[in-house]
Amino acid sequence: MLGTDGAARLGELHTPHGLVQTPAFMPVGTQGSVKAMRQRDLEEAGAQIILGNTYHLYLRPGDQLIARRGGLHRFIAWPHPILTDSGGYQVFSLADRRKIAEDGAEFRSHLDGSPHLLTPESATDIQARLGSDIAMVLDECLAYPATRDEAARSMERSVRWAARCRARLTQIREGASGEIGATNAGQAQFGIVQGGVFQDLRERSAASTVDIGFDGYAIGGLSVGEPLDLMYTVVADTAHRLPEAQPRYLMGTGTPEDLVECVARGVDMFDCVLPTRNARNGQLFTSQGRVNIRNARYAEDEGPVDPACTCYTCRTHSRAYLRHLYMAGEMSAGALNTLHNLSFYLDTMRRIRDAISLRTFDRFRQEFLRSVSRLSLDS
RNA sequence: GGGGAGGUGGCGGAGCGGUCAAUCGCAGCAGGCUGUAAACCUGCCGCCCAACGGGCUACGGAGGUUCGAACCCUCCCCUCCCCA
Repeated sequence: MLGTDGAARLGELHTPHGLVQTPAFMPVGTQGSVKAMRQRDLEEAGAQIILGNTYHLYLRPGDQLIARRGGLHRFIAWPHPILTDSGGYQVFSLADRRKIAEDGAEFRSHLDGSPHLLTPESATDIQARLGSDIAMVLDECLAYPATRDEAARSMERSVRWAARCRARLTQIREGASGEIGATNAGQAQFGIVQGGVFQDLRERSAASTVDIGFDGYAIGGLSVGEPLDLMYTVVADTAHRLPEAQPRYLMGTGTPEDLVECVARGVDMFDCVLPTRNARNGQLFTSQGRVNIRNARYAEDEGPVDPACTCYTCRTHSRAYLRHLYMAGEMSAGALNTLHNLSFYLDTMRRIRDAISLRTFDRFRQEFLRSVSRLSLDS
């Protein structure tokens, strides 16, 4: 922790592969690749840490193969920090192809239909072999809406799974590392708070998870369809129950507005597919709001995507050209758009950190939210 | 000159007596995407309207048969292919 401004926190995360300044946004690179981006572009855009996914990398190319290649960092040539998600999100997103039992989650592979069991222990082992700097516990990302009863049961199981993940990592740290083929001795592990949108469940989940004891804590199970204000409430309510000296990671969020709003509620780390996926689908985030580059109104627009942006895309190309590339189905559209969106996200995080450091975060927040809603007000 | 195939909405291409303003694909227009089964998905796509309904104009052109025609008949115009 380097400082605070209200509930917003400024910090540094030290990992075996370097430093991460927080609040941080982590681009999602599910399969060991931030789609459409080269590692060099990621560095230039200011990414300090990226995500990988346990489930996807286990299925293909396989965690054993990656361990033989020297671990995920070496395999994908990204020498900076990596966080791996546990596959807990796939429990949610692949709901119709999985079965949850106390032991773990059984999936039918989306690649070839073969059955695979992901347990707290195997998810921990796989991540140890991948060698990420931060491993996540296996949890159940609960769908919204869910009844109180479902949320309670799911949350309690996630807590039991978290304890098993922690126990497994302890074994690895205390000697099982070689046998398992772990590739990162300094790997940290984060617990995940669940509990749906129920305040008391979140409170119990936070207490139990903190009780187990992790290197950092995530808030999971949000941005799954619940109303925005409810999400903000849950975040605010959960974040302050987590240990002050440790990083807080809001999983799967969000829009640029979400990032600012949740930093304001005490969150330090974010990841989200929105900037990358939406870029490939033609939606660009700018300081003035969202631009759908497919729209006919940009066909002859000479201006840059975002006049306030200094990324390669904005420095070099017009909206007209970017629209043409998108409409023509050119691969470069995805690449240029992703570069811009990630640059905008990462630049926003930089500005957030500066504002917290100058203790002007609240003013920044007001101005940012007004600015970002400009385009939508116009139209 | 002889033989054959065909002309349908921006394009390609179904339909071959009523349930056709017309399947489908492309193009076009718009929307959605929040720990990635996503360079994906959805909607609209003849014109007009007091519009989950109604009106008008439509399937090369002109006639005709029929209660009813994009679909059947006649003539005309135009494409394409094969043989000379």
